[in-house]
Amino acid sequence: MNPHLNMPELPEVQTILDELRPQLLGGSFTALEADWPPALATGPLPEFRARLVGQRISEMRRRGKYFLCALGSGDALLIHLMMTGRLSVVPGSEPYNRHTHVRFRLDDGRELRLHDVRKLGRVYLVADLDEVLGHLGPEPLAEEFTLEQFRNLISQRRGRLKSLLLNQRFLAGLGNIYSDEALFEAALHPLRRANTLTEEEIEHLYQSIRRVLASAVAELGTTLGDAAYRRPNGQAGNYQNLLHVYGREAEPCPLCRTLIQRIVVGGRGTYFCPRCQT
DNA sequence: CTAGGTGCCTGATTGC
DNA sequence: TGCAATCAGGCACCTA
Repeated sequence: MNPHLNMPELPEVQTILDELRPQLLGGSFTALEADWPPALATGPLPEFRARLVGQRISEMRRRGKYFLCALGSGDALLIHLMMTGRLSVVPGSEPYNRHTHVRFRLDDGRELRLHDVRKLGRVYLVADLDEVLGHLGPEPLAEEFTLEQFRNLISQRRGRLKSLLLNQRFLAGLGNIYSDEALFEAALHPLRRANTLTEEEIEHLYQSIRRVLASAVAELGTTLGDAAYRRPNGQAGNYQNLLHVYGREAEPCPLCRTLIQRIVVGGRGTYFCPRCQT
């Protein structure tokens, strides 16, 4: 088994974005190269290039696990890192390697580069954001995402909590790590059915999701091992030091010392405390 | 709506 | 030692 590769979830994408924005905002694209053309999800390289080159980056933000660059033309450049994607900004003269799949040349000579060992990361260029982002659920950290809205959404669902939290149509941005951590904080079993939660449990889960994500953003994300997520500058995040259950199979629960269990839910490794989470 | 399966990928690990 | 099978994971897409 891989030693816990951790992939970018909301806090990691936010951290990367916050680092890239001051480097890229206001710049213009002058060239595009793709050594792995399938990474360009919305069309062939020549058309993608023709539509991108000359465009200025007027805005950068995050939606779920997607990066979004608004362009002067009105198009948007979207990037999803999937499992192993990494972004960096380097001088154009910097050597690249077989894992460097897409290079966006900027007007000051630097390049935004997408590296991805597993080649699952994707880049989109669209006029209508909804083509790519339209299916996403609410942003869990947005002010507009209220307890009332969460209650309305979750009370209509019958699935298992773990699967629901991973479903980007339900909420945008949670992945395997923060789903498990939020369920631990809320003291809820990952196999609980959403429609069995009490009012109190719904509120606890809502607060736990927001607290875990906000804390992970403040800690610049989670870095587990060498192959894991890294900030564009190469530094690790800090939230791995605050994980309670994720990756801790057979270690004692920090609250009750019962051994953490690992089960598979919907095909995903899931860590929880069998005593604290009911 | 929910659940399960497949394919996309490759490095690390396990099995023989 | 060496090679093949297995696994991890996010997500789109398909079938019950």
